[in-house]
Amino acid sequence: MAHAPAARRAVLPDLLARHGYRLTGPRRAILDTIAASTAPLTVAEIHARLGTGLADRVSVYRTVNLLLKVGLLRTADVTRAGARYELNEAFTGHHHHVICQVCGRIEDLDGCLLADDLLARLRRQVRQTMRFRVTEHELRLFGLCRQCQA
Amino acid sequence: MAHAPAARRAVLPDLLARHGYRLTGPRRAILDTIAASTAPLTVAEIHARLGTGLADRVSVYRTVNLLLKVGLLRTADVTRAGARYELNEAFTGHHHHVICQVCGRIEDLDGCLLADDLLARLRRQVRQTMRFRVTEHELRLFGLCRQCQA
DNA sequence: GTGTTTGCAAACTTTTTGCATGAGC
DNA sequence: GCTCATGCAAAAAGTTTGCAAACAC
Repeated sequence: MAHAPAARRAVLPDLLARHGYRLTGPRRAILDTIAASTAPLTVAEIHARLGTGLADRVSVYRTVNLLLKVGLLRTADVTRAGARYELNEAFTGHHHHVICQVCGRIEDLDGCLLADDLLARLRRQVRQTMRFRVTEHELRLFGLCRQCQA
Repeated sequence: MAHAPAARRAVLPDLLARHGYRLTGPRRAILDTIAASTAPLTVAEIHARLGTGLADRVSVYRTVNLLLKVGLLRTADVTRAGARYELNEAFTGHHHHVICQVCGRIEDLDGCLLADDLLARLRRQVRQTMRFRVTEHELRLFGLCRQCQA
């Protein structure tokens, strides 16, 4: 982890101010909710976890998009039921996910599972064969979580 | 590749009949379109590539869902602009994708980039640490395609 | 005080469902 | 001929946009 949970929250005012945005109640509540979660959340889930009246659903959409633009959030997964967001890897550290094919639950894996030299080799290979410049990678492991194996 | 393009098409009637479904004009046209593409397609793209009047957009949705259920298709990527589908890996062979962060274009990479022993190690590690049984994996490389580097 | 942000309503987009007509087996 | 599949219309579900009132700075 690059930042402890408490430190993550302290970063918000800075990041918004630096980009000329204001620190408001809804924004603070929405980011607190995301930072407190151990798994990526949908807009509906974020909204449901907020205390009543803390923010409108539309404000959650707008804030999430703002935080994506500022670089605080990243999109962890998208399904027809909606996109899931989490703190960007600059705050949580680079990591990957396991996803249950039955219940859809997502869990974090600690750290990167791919060795640096393997990644360097992949980057080079893709660059030479298709002129594609790789800047990020994502590894997802699908299968059955503990509960769904029963 | 597990099947050549021509062979892929021949598999369709069998697969539908075996599950008690009928081989119709729209279904044939839709699968031909998907099989002829070198990249995963959205429902809108499939519909656009069909000759006029060959199938309604709703029929494309229903057929795609049917083919997913039968195991002929798999979901390659989902964004807010829609899900992209491709032939299942039983027909195309196991492979991964590179995705351009600017234009959204997806291209196939030949074969699996991860060594068998690495995968076996990952499976074991995830199973022991979180009791998660991995059955599939997906590696996606993000970056800039040839056109968008300019 | 000025300009950004919010909430509400409404529009938009993608995907699903209902139902009568039409086609496969 | 019986049943399943299609097309059209309409409904869901998720997300975005317009605008006046409220709030941060």
